[in-house]
Amino acid sequence: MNPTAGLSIADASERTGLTPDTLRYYERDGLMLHAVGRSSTGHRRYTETDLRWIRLITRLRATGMPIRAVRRYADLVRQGDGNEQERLDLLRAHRQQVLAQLAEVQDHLGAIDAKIGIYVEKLENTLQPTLDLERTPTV
Amino acid sequence: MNPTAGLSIADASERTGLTPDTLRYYERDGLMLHAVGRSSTGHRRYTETDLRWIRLITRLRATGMPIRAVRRYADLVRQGDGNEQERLDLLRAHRQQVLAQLAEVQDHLGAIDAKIGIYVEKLENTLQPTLDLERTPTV
DNA sequence: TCTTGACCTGGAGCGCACTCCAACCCTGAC
DNA sequence: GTCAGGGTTGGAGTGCGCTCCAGGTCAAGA
Repeated sequence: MNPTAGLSIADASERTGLTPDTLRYYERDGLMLHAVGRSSTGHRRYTETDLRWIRLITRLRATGMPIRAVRRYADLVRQGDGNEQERLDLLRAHRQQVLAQLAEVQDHLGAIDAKIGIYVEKLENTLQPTLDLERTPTV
Repeated sequence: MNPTAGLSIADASERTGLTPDTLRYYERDGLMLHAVGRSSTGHRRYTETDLRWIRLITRLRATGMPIRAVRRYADLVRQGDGNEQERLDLLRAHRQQVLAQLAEVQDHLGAIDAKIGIYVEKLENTLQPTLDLERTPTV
């Protein structure tokens, strides 16, 4: 319809950081709210609304939400008004998982830091002080 | 040798949180420092040293280190003294990746929280106040 | 007219990290 | 003696999330 009706998949790829293959895969797999619009020649045309949605689901993915949960969320949004509580529940459940995961990683990282400290000490006591100071700047 | 020379794979599984299959897989895949000791009947016998190592590599894995990097680290430790700097480099590189990953997840989580806030507001303005207060306790 | 390049589709393939399975071996209890 | 239980091995299978490919369409430029 509109001559300037959206971005090519290459442009969308550049603006979202997802590869064209991934963009097509998300669409095939039901992660988009609707099939992306097409040009007269059948090429995808992404709108700003599409890009905003892609950026949201990219955040969900980047925080570890599985594809099928993203699809469930997309399904809810697609159904339209009335299920906001369900969407909220889904997002909150995810939030709790992310927080738990963050805490766990931070705990493990603390232990790894301790290990790093042991190696630093070991090396400080072993190598010539000058050489060591050059090779192991503090963090 | 020692009659009480270690734990069965089932015990090791319980104490590390890894399944027996995973414990065997790690050994096969070169993640252990040595092949785990065997009883006279060929059953694995895990020592406390084995368990400590497993707990360390579990922390590495839980912070996202790929199996092949864990194997590289195990290779270094197996080689013995002299490559502490390399081990330190490997752990520090991993540490930086974990920190970057944590920052990224926290950023995404902030955006998701904002989305959650929008739904909370929407629901507060839509549902009957009493019902709403019951259904959406703060966080 | 021919070529190039961007895109399309359906479907196969891949890397990762397990997870499962069949076939077998011991030991000890009944 | 036989059977259950707990292990062994090598190798196949699985789920996830992409990633790649073949064969095709279309439009614009030389």
